[in-house]
Amino acid sequence: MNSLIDALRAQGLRATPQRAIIFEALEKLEGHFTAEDIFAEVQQVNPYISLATVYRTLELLQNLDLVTSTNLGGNQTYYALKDHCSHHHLVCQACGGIEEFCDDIFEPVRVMLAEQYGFEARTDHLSIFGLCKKCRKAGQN
Amino acid sequence: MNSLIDALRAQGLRATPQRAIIFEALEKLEGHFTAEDIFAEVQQVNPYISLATVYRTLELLQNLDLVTSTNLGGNQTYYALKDHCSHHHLVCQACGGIEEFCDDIFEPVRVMLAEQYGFEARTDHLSIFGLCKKCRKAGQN
DNA sequence: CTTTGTGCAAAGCGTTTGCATCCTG
DNA sequence: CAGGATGCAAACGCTTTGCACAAAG
Repeated sequence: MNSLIDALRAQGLRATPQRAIIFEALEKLEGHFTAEDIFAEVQQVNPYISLATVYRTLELLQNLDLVTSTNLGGNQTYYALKDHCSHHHLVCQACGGIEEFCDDIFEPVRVMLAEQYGFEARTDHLSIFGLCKKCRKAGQN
Repeated sequence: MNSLIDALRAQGLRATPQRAIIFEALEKLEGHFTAEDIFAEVQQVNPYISLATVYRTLELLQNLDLVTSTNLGGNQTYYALKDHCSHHHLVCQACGGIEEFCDDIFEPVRVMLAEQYGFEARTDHLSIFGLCKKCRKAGQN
């Protein structure tokens, strides 16, 4: 459970309560969330933790490879605990809903990109935009 | 050639010199570029055109379906003339280079997403991150 | 005790907007 | 001329940073 503490120690970094609280918030909030989301969650535990610390800790956690950041198209950055099995996002342009889908759908694409372009795709930060099931039915155009 | 003028007229909008200059800059700059890039280009023609007008015109051109905007992972938005055949971006995480690749590679993915998730993918704003050919050879890890 | 981490407030950065002025149609 | 378009500068929202203080090792 203390993967965070361990990771920090391993790097000679300090295990502060702020970092622990922020990390717990990340575990609690499943899925993808903004710095503000995390800040709000964190403040319920300790209202004196600052937003700057949240940002600094998120950057730290990215360096430790525990957190990923993604830009889902808007103006804010979305963060998530780095997942074991990589997955992608289906972002609905109508309702803004985010759904995840499994990486193996991309296997054919990865292969083709490697063959045709020599490009090694790291498909862990992928977002696909479009219309989700619900909005397709609702709109029907 | 005056697709812009025509499009503007068709919407009852005004064909101003600023809009024409910005549109020409877009044609001149091939590929993807930021508002600042366009601004710099535009200023060589007329240094009195403001950045605000560039942004406003870019938004207008998007509404006219002549320009697309993409977020390639950084903090800036990238714009491009809308292409006939839609394409995607291979963004190299090492050198930052952007390569384009054709949409039809995604056909299998689109089909699978529709079948499995009922998601209608609009794959015109897609970026895939990874390592380009050159950087793969250079790094070799 | 040394050095890293924190909080606060201010700065940064790309983008948007209010308002007076300009100019297209 | 009337209403859309522009330029300027200020506002905005998210994120980063400088600095003095707190606290981890």
